[in-house]
Amino acid sequence: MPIPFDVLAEPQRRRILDLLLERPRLVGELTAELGLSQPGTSKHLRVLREAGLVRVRQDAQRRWYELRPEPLAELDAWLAHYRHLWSASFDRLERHLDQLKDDPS
Amino acid sequence: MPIPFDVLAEPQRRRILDLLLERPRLVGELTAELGLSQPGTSKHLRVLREAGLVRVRQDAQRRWYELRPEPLAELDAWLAHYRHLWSASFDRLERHLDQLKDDPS
DNA sequence: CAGTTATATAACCGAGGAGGTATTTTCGAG
DNA sequence: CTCGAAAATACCTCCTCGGTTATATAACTG
Repeated sequence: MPIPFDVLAEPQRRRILDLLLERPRLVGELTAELGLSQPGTSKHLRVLREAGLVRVRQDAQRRWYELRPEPLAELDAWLAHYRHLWSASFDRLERHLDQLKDDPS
Repeated sequence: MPIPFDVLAEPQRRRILDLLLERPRLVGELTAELGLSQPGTSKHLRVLREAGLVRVRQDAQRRWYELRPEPLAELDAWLAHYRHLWSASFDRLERHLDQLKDDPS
């Protein structure tokens, strides 16, 4: 699954992710918070779903949307190539990470 | 300066960043590598420049473009809100970071 | 100064995407 | 089995944006 840069480029979709970071929500709740039409919200949710950024749990007519962070983890991995440019302690940090992996005490 | 999600959403612009990660380049070099027209490349470079992702150093008629990682650092900070969702050792890692900041031995 | 190289800007075109309204589907309640 | 609630889909419009070609600007070269 490619990193969904284009999906994240849309401000309303990022607002949805922020809201879902707190807790799962129904389409109706998101619609109210975003100030969009219900179909507009559903369309964004479909895009997010197809990008793997959210998943749905059905409950009668209601759909609970919740976060799926995997694609964001991939974005994080992409950023890693650039991280040494601003993180002074990056190399030292990496060594610590490896250490933790070998000895997760 | 807001995080330039929309600027990063464009694949050719990400390729430019990847190329500039290796070393600064001239517009002509980038044009050749991307397989775009020269004006097309210049247009992407303008967008990257206005987003603060690259800066130019003039040298006679030539312009050397180089990376400016600050906006990517801001993206990294945004991602941090979500990082605990996939990084199991995230909290432990954070403690290590703080430790390093206090005692950069 | 004339010519050439390197890059930027202008003007245009076509595709895609975000938004809306109208409609359909799904499911529970009575 | 009808009604109402919740969400999805269809369809349309408008605007943005990436790409192109043509042209302008700037600076070195002889």
